[in-house]
Amino acid sequence: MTSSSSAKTLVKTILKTPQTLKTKFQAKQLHAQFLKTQPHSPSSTSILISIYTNFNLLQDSLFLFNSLSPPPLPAWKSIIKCYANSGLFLNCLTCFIQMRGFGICPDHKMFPFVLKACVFLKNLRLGESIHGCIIRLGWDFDLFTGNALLNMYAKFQSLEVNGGYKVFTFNMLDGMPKSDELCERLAQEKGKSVIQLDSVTKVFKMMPQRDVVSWNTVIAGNAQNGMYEEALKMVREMGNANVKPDSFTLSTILPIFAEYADIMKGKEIHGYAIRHRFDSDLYIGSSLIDMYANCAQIEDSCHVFNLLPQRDDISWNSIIAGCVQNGMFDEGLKLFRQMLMAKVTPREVSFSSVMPACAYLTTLHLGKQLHGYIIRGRFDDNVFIASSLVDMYAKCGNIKAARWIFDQMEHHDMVSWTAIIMGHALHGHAYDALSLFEQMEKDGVKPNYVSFIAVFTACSHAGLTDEAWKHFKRMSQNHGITPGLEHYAAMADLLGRAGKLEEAYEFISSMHIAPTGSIWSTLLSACRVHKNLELAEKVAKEIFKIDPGNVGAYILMSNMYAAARRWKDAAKMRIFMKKKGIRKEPACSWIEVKNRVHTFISGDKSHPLYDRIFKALKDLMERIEREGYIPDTNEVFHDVEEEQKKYLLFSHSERLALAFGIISSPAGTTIRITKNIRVCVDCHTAIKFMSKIVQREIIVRDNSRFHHFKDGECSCRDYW
DNA sequence: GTAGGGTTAG
Repeated sequence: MTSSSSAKTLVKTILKTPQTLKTKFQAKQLHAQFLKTQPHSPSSTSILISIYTNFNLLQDSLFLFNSLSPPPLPAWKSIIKCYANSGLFLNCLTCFIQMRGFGICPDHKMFPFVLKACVFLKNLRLGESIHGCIIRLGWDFDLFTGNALLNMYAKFQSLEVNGGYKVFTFNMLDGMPKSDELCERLAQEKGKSVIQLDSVTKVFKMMPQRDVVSWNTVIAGNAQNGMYEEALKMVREMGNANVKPDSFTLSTILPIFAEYADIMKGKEIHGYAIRHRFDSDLYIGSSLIDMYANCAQIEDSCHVFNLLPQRDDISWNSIIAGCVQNGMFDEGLKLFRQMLMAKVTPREVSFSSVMPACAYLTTLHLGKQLHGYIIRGRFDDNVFIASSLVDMYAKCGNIKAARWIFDQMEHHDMVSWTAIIMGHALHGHAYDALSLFEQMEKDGVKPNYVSFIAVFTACSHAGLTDEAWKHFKRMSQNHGITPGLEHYAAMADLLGRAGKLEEAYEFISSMHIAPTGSIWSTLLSACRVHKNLELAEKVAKEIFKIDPGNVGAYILMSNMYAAARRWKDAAKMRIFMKKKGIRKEPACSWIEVKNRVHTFISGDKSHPLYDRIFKALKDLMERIEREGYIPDTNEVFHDVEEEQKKYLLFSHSERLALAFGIISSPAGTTIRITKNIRVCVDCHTAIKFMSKIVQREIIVRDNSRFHHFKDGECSCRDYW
């Protein structure tokens, strides 16, 4: 035999057993040999196409496919599969329709790919037409086709439940017939019968045989539609039908227990996963991380994460989101950095999960860095990300940037509206917040529980009691939202700040749920501001009944007694605290300079630049005293000499942070300070003077709102 | 042919 004839035989043998080819390179070698030795028959070309499509080599497959005129069924099959596997669903469908145009009868193995394409392109109409075609050809009894139909209807049901779907308009592909027309033709062929949306059940019931995939598909369909009980019922029925749950089943039902925060059931599933060796499965891993995090068992989430043999972007994101949602902000940011170092590319979800950490910690430089990433990744039109950016900029003191991002957004959902309303509320822009709320309702976006908290916060910072009452009534009457603890707290706070102390007392006493210590505490601090010691004593009694270890209440009472010069009562409170081992949280302020956060505690001398800070502060104090500042020593609640009181005020944490900010940043730049408790009255006055003297905008975020100091004035107009 | 993670408050 000559060498060319032996090559010919070899090629023939390989074409009969294409599965023997293990690499793309071998496939290309075969192609080269084929060109030299074989006649170009459509069937042998089709085999080569199928070899290329098995390696997902779309370009090579297409090259051969286009050489066939007309291509036989096997070639269509391969190319449709290859398009679907490459995620080119529009091409996949157009190809299918074009094949039908040639009068070629489809093969049942094509349907799963084509139906998947209909799901991806959200084209129910075409999917139904194809279902008609499947019935006419008698392939509806095929297990794989049935499963694909189940999946398609389940996904369309989800789209229907979760906010509707759009029918995708086809574009013309080069050289392909106009798909709209073909689509129409198929629909006409099918006749007028319309398959209803509850088709999942119909298809499922009519299937002559069902495997674990059929059950999983229906269970997932229910779970994704929020029909959790139905999904769990199906799992039990699946057991009765002697079909064992697999890793797909588990990762589908774990999110249900996460949603229910049912740790017992979640742990049961975890145990089952371990027994069946599913616990190293990536999908189950991320579901477990999320389930534990939702049940506030973040240590267990970390444990699962650490034991995962490999991690993908979703498992990273589950742990990051879990940490952030459980208040472990530093840990969340650390994990985000670790994810980048592990060369895992962050996705949209990663940014919206980690951003609240920057918002909470007021780390503007990190937030800006993430924003840079987001812009480079072109993720800025994602509504989740945009909302988290609005919130981050607002919380970091830059309400202008927050508003700019909000205004740039193409579509606003309830969360983005709420974020910007809350942003303005925290900055004391009550009227902006209320007009945005009005605009939101005009746009037909329904406010939720949180939106009303934002509205009351806005009213609270401007003393708009009538407006607040109006919205409080509308909330339940027009929106069917039952007031919760947060709403009561915001209203109580609002009435208290406005000096309507008795009204607030009545309001809290008549709540339809039992008031908590913290709700009474808002009134207690109002009593301090409005110097009503008599009511304060009454309120404190209520607090100690519910929450005997309430630190804030002891301190407030002690301070109020001290202000009234009732030193013995003040001391009593402090002794009581000592006996009970209750400790006051130290006042703390922090400031970001050159991408580093510097923390100051009241009276703190530990900063390496303390001497310079002290000198600068002393100099500033002398200058503002010349401008007319008089220290308000009423704010110092110790029985000490006036000079000593002045010194105590002098070393308040926000002043140390401010002096540091002034000496370590260029003249004219805005200074942003965050404080863990409320700014005291005297510091508030001092900072107003300082903003004028140093000609800088000073933004202070305390635990309740923002104060923008400029030219001797504060945005809160001294109402806070 | 089937599965997992996100934004507003607290």
